Amino acid sequence: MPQMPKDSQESPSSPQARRRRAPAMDRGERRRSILDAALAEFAAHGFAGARLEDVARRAGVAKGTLYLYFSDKEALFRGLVEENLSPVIVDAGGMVALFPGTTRELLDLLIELLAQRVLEAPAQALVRLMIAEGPRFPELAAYYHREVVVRGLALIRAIVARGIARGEIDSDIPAQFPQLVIAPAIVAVVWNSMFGTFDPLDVRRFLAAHRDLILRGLGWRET
Amino acid sequence: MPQMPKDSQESPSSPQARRRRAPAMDRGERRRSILDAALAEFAAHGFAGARLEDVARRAGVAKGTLYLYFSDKEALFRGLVEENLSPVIVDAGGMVALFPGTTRELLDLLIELLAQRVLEAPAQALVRLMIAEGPRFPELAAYYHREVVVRGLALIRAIVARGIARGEIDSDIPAQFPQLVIAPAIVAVVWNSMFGTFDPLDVRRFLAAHRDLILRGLGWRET
Amino acid sequence: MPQMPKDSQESPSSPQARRRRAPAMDRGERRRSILDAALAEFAAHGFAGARLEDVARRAGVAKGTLYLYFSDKEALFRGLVEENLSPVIVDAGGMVALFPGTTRELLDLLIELLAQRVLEAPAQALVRLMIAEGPRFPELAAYYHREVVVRGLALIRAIVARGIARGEIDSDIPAQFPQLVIAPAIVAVVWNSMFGTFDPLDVRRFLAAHRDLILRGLGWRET
Amino acid sequence: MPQMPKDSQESPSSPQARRRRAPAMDRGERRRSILDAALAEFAAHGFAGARLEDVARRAGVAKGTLYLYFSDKEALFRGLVEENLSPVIVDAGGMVALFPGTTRELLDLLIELLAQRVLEAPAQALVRLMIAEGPRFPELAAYYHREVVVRGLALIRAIVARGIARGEIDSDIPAQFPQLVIAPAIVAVVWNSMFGTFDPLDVRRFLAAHRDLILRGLGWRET
DNA sequence: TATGAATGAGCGTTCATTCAT
DNA sequence: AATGAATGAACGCTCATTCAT
Repeated sequence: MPQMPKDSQESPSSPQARRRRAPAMDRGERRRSILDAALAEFAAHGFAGARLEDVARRAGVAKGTLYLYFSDKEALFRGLVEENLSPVIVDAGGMVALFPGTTRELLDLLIELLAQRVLEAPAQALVRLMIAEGPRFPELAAYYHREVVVRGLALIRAIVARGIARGEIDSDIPAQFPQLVIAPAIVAVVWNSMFGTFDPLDVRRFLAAHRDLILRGLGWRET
Repeated sequence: MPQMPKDSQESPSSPQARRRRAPAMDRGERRRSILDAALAEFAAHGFAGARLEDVARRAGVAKGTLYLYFSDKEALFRGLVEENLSPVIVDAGGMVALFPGTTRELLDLLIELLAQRVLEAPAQALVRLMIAEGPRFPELAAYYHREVVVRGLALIRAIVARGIARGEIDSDIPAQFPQLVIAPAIVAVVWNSMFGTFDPLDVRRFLAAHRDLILRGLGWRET
Repeated sequence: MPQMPKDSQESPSSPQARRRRAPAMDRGERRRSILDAALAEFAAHGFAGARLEDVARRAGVAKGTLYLYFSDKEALFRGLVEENLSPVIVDAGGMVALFPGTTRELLDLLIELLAQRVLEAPAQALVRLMIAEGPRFPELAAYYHREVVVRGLALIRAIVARGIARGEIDSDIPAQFPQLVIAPAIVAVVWNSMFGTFDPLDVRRFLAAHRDLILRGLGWRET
Repeated sequence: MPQMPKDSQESPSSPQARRRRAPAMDRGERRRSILDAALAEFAAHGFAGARLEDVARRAGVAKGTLYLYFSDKEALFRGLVEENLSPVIVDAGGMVALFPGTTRELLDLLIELLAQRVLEAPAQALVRLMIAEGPRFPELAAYYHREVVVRGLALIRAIVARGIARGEIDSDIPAQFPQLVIAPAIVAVVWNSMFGTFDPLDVRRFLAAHRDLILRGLGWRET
């Protein structure tokens, strides 16, 4: 129906079959509520285990409506990743660029950002979902790598370079392997998703210990 | 086929495998070949996505045969973890107990063990599978926690205590959070399973860098 | 199909059923057609032997559609009993309550009801199915006992009491064992289901003979 | 291996694979134990629901051994019916031919025979099995009709004729429909198999009431 | 003769996707 | 645009039957 030029609001109260759902949301709002529902269901049951009927019910729409917003289950999963992970990196980038204090203080700030925005639900679930399902969605993994991982690692390199420039640290190991800096955060997500119920890991204390360990490992000295 | 005159034992080992029995493996061998096939299929498609028919075909047995060795799909998954991951921890424990050299040399040895037996072997896929599917198999996660994780962390604590006793290191951070020591290995598995095809991580160099970083962070000095 | 110019409602009932939806029955109609198909298949192959695919095909729906109406195979069987047997008892009850004539005439009426609604109808197969499968469906057997058998026997007791009150009969044996009155009807069902093809039993004559036999046994006299 | 003329008992203690099962039963004994096991399993789970593996285990033989005695599951069921039901009729026939007392006493005797040999397990189960599965085994039903039912009904006719000849009864209804005489026994089997657990029917009292009812219905008078 | 591991056709059930309304 | 009943391919699991030993 590529053309629909005229009079689109003609007689809105015509006596035709009148059981359309609440048009009380605009397209963007509804898309968001579907994505939120999908995140909850995918997080709870994995990609394969999540049922689109449950996503629809949770979003308050009919099953068929999902297909008006996403072409299939995979597209829904893609939409999820694309809309939830990028913003954190952007914010962190801004933070690093403007921060005036020591590297230690900067790390504390980022730990807090990470803890609040990623290591707690629902984003935590998304990270775990990417780990779990990534290998079966190579294009999505590439997207994630490009948009989130590479940028995040660049940010770590920037922090290290900044610290070296300020004379606070002296090692360039994390410049080669910035993953070493973020690894405990990843592990914390994995740990709590698997063992959180019976052996929870205190993420903030865990990351603080990591900060202390690597700062010393990086040759930290107060300037 | 009422007539069957002569030569009934002509070439009994002719290769005319005509939809007949698998060629008489002993029970252990067949169990292994099923587990190997299952690992490959689970790794490729995840637990839910793997089809038992494909596992059977890959193992060279009929579908029903799987059920002579494993009571259901979940038991097959469980068998995988039990037979592939637990032994590594046991071996590593023996290694630590007997090792005579420095902590740095011990870590190198364990990195090599990890690299060979887990990070480069099919077992890598298994670690990722545990991460991916663990939350939906709480009992299996508990088993893995008990048999692999707790023991692995105890081993790390033993290494740290040994290093402190030898006067080689002085920090007790990893005694509180031994996960910090193993975290990069976990991340290496995740990384390579997701991005390995287009941005592979050199596991040995990565873990060596980690070793250097944390040894310094732990106050390393040659004795 | 990007173009769809005009005449979109030309002959909407054309017979070009092209692997498409079943033609819009209302819910009750479709439920009935599924039940009818299920009765036929269960009767022909027993509960375990009947294939839901055949039920679906016979009902003219897809296999999955069955599950929109019945939660599983057992529920389908239950639906069959509930909708086919219970109503007969209710109707018979109404008949007895209002009937003005002699006991003999009343029995003739009930024989006719039984013959028409149970012994000659598809419901006959259902009675045999209940006998055949009852022991393996204890809850269904209990339901059948409660809703059909107990009520049916109460009805027999009522008829006997009525006959005694009218001075037509004098025995209270069927008040103790009302099953004796209905037994030949059960046997007729069993007989015809097993031997009907080569040695059919004339149900009406059989039940009439039974009526004569027990009326005399009960001390029948015209008043 | 159609030919194997000579020396079949050469070296019975040869060191060949020696794990044959106990030859402690002759062929007939083993056949019986398989039939007994089959009756128990078929009675408990029906024809379709019974598992040959369970039959074999209960009979104390291997699964494959069943096929040395019965060509398939159906043949096993046939064997069951053929070997268990006929003897009762034969015995009852002898009893009627020789009995010197009144018809009432004869009926009492047959009730007792029926109660002991048919209305109690395991033969009861077999009657119910025939009812349940008969329609799916037309040939078996025909066999049963010919060997058991026709003979049983002939016996009833003989009893009635004997009673009339003795001047004890005067009705020929059961000569036309001898099923009326046996119907309550059939119903008792059905009743107890379905409702026996929560509403058992006292078979002997039930059949005695039937005896009284029909004797009067047949015009009984002491001679 | 007896065994029991192996087979694979078969079935109940699920759920992503479609489409008439 | 929205609905949700209908679809049917797909899959885990069972079990009667076979056959190498």
